[in-house]
Amino acid sequence: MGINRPSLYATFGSKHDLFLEVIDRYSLTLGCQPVKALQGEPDIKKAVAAFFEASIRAATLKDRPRGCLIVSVAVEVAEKDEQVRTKLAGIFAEIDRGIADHFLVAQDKGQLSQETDPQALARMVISVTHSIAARARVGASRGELSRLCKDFMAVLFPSPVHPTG
Amino acid sequence: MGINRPSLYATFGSKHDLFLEVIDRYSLTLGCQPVKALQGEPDIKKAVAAFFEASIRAATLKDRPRGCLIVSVAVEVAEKDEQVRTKLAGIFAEIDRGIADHFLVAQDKGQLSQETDPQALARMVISVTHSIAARARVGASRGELSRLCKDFMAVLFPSPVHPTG
DNA sequence: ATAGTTTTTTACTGATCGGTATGAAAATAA
DNA sequence: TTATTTTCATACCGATCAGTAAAAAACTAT
Repeated sequence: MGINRPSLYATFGSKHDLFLEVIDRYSLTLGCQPVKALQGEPDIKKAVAAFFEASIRAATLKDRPRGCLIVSVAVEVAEKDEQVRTKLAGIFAEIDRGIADHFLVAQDKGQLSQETDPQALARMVISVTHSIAARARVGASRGELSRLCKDFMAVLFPSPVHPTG
Repeated sequence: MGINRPSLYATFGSKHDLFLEVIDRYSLTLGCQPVKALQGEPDIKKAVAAFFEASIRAATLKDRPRGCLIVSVAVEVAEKDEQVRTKLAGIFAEIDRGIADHFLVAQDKGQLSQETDPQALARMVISVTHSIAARARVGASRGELSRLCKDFMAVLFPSPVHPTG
């Protein structure tokens, strides 16, 4: 990177602290794009679709590692590193809450049935992104990932039975 | 482990080769328990529930690392290790196929609507396990993971609308 | 210009890594 | 028993790791 070690250690203290900052940085930039995409779209169904699309895009960028820094790498480290684990638990909770809140206001606006649990729906759409990260990492194409998302869209937002004429 | 280095290297050749064998071993033992649980249950809905339960159990065993060796650690390595990546791609494909096949015969037995795509359903239930692995790794409790699974069960196997009297 | 301060470069340290050579012990064969 | 082969334990090897000391260079202030 054109940076020499002493500068790096003077700035970040240790490799471990640097890693913690990298996680923060990631979750404020690339990592939050799916949530931003969701929040930027008023219609819920479209919002979830945008969330999925942004997830796929972020997980399959050219010239970047595939998958997700949080889900595909930091999670591995979390097992034996309590600081990382705690930070990730916070990030997971924040994402859960952010998406659930969005669904809650959508519900208030009448876009979502009162029977659906916003928290549950949030956790479910997030599950899809966890799978996207894993599958992208081992080589799945954008097309394959899109198929997965489309299938979920059909199940999470079932169309009313459709009159065949 | 009470094994000294020369024995280990004589047996496995290199640490890398050992890791490849560990992946194989895992996917024949702990790793395949969810699929086995699914295949051991004739009723599909119960089969999927058993699949989820086995996933949660495997991901939260006492005295073992949380999560899943494949999803929570090998996937990280996959990025820069083509052998691992290729092996994982194979394992993913095998799991997809195994579960989809199970759903296909369930469909033939009339347990599953003809409209549902067995492949799609397989990928969806697998997504849940990817999320279980990630969340278990950062500290989610069995209860939290069970809730996620229950929510998915409700969406994947919707009960017919229930007469309120 | 020049004194003082910050930045950067080079080179180093001790620790650990993956892997192996070597000699001791043990099991086997005759 | 003794000769041979196999297994195991200790100690080592070069390479790389995270992190730093120290000097050279560049920038600021006066």
